[in-house]
Amino acid sequence: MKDINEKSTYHHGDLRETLLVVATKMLQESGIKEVSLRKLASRVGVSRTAPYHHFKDKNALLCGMAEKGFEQLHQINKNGYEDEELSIREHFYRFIHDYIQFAHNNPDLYELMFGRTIWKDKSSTQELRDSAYPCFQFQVAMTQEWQKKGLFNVDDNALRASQVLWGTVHGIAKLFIDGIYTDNSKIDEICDYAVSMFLSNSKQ
Amino acid sequence: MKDINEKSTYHHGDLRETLLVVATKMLQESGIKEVSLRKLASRVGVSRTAPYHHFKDKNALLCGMAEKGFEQLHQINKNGYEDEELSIREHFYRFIHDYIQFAHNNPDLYELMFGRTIWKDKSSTQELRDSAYPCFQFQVAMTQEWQKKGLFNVDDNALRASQVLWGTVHGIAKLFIDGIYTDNSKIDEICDYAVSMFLSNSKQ
DNA sequence: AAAGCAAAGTTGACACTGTCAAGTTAACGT
DNA sequence: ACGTTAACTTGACAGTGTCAACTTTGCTTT
Repeated sequence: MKDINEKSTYHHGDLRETLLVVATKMLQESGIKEVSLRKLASRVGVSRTAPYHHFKDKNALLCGMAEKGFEQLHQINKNGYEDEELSIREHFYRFIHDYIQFAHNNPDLYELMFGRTIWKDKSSTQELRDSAYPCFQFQVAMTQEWQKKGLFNVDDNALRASQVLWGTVHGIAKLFIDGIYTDNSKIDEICDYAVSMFLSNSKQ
Repeated sequence: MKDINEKSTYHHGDLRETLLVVATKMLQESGIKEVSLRKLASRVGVSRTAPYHHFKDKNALLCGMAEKGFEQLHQINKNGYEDEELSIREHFYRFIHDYIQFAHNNPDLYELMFGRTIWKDKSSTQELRDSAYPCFQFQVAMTQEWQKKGLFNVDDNALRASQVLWGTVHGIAKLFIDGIYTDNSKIDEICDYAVSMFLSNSKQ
């Protein structure tokens, strides 16, 4: 491992990681449209094609960025779930709220994580899937737990329930992110209302 | 108006409409990534920059395509709502089902209609908004009607209810379209389950 | 009917993109 | 100390959206 502080002239030392960090920064600063391999390379101070020695193509770079996003999101879900001071209903609210808040705080990253760019046409890398699937499964597990405890008054099918729930948070998040729901100050209200629609006759 | 069957050498006659039709066809055939102005122009048999006399830029063309999509979707919603043989619960189911089916049948068009490409950064044209807003409002009106008739057991706030409902159908549709939910044969089951989650204690 | 003007369509050009091929540099294991 | 190989570079190509300047056509006005 090379000293990070020492600027090497030819070999960069940790280019792969640097590319991911800087690309993500560019994404957050100016949106996906401004993330080009050439701009990225130039900003990192390396030639146009240097990234190709660390990522097969642009798609692989994007997958790498999304990967880190899924780790973050997974962690957020875990934190909420493991908070022992909350009631089940509060856990449920927190999941919805935290999820949509994450999307709202990282709109372009969220867009990337769930966009067809990296998922459609089998273009997702193995590493991306390895990072995303546990995140998905955790949501199913949470739903299963809630359902077991009687939070929803429906047939006991955790997979279906979680697919609908995830659809709801994903949809609301997207409608905000994409600029169709425009009044950001109403996010909390909408989360609240979603909770009451799902739990209107819950035993909890 | 020029005879449509007669091929004119210089002036096309109805280029704007032709561009919209052919571009939409390209979209359905090979996805948004394959829709370029140059390919489109060449396929229509016209020079690269001819489209600029009918659309300010590529974004305006995309808005024009989305516009037609909203008219279709609006019509589908209307048809379902005006079917007098259905109970309220059936109306609700049909809305969810038809909506997701539309998205599933026209994945790339749906993606375009609701994607940030045409909505974010104030890039939507006035005509697009004129076509989309009535479609949105119709959904709010439907929800209001359902709520008035006691379909949901929550506070009487049609806007919030419709935002959550739309979020749900939009989210489920997107998760299928973008290749994250992959088993298309389960669409109907998920729609069913969504209905029961919302109506589990409804009076209807 | 002739003139003229605006709309519609053209070619050339520019800056930008992702990616390949071929060459160069430097680091590391034998 | 040497040679292999990974990391990095430059040159090149095909493709993109869009602008400016030019040509053709059709319609309106005199």
